[in-house]
Amino acid sequence: MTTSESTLLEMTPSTLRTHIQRALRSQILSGKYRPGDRLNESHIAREFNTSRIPVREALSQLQEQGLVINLERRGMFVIKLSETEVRQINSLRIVLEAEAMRLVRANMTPEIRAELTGIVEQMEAWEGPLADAAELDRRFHAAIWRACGNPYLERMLDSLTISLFAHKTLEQVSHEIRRGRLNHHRALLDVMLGGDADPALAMVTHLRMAYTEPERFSSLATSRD
Amino acid sequence: MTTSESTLLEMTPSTLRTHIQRALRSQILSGKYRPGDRLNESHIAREFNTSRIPVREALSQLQEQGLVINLERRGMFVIKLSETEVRQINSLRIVLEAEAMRLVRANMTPEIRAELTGIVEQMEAWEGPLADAAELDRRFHAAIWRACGNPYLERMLDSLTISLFAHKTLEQVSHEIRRGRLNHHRALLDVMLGGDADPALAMVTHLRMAYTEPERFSSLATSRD
DNA sequence: CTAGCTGCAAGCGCATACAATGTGCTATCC
DNA sequence: GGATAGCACATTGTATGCGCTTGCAGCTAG
Repeated sequence: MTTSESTLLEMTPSTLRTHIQRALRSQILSGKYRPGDRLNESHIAREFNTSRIPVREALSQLQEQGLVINLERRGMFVIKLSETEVRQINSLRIVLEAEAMRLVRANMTPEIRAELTGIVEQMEAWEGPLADAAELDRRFHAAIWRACGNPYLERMLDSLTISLFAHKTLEQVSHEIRRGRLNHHRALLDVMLGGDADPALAMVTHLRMAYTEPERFSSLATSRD
Repeated sequence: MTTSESTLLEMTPSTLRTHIQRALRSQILSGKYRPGDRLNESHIAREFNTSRIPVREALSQLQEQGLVINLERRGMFVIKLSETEVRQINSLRIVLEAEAMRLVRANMTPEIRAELTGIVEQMEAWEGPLADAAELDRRFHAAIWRACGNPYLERMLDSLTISLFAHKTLEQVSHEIRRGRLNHHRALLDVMLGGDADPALAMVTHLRMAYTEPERFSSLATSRD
């Protein structure tokens, strides 16, 4: 069993809206709801044994996070990204993650080093299902964002990339490619531990393993024309 | 009359939630609600002649934007930023606005040039009330964000800085200081029109006119230790 | 056979109503 | 007199219900 949500009500964070918001988030990330899927309020309300109100408010928040889109009078749909939108997001992600990496490098502590190294080692030992690989991927990057020390940067990267991860979870790629991508995270770790490499270029290289032209809409692309 | 909202219902964007969300946003920005103020659902509902439901959903979205904060079972409050939080936001803003400026510079068009120049000239001719100065300030920066061509970058800068502007609108500074700040925007314009100056440094200089140590939590601060 | 219209069903947006919880005041006890 | 417990009020959180819009299917006309 991968998901530990058998008893949803037990971990209710005191308000239903918050609980449902988090639950839907992880359900979308885990692939239960796929991009383009419609999110029926009444149906979801029945699943959680609540009225539609908390569901509506949770969806409102997810809409603001950019994970779902509201077509008025028609319903909420899981966001579906075009190639261009993926590139626009990644172009921004490069800038933000590079900044996060610079901050982590400048404020490195033994604890952070241990945490990041631990995740990288888990990645290199990975043999399991694809869903776990996606989870490890997100955990590594999320650890960087948290370690950077700027909660606003962390929030932004989280909300910016969540739809990307929702897409990538479903991607069917070979075990070898997946492994290659995971192993590449050590390069990022080295940049944060080492001294002079450019985090932005490292991020571009990293994202190129999973996306095409991730820097297309960033200044890295235009400044070389 | 500065506000053009005498007939609220006419410009209703088809759904009350959206309308209320935008109205509250601008009311907070204009200083009707000040940081720390409580937003009473019933009162707001009466003002708009609606029930509390659309108000709650609008507030939910504003919460996700970071403009208000929800203390459970206590109410929604306009966000109140500490000095540290202002610096954290500005540190991030430097990175993002610098990227936006680089993109604008790389993709400059006559239209964008004309728009930005127009706003700068309005700034230099400004003699009016403080509220208008704040409005001009926001318009100039918003124009940059929009012109950069990456809607995600635009959205982020908007939601990142909105609480900053909500604070700054209320700040009481002399006419001369306000004028000096406004005039400094031409320096930013020159960077986007000119060739080789570093947008990040220009942004730091710019923000230093209104904030202390805006780069404190960015890599610009740590990399020089 | 196709195009346009009409009727129906489904689902969202909002209003009203109720429940639960936090807050402030008061009264009582130490 | 100060502190605390209890109560009443105010306000948020949630449930239920209704109307209206939207989308689709079936029908009719050309």
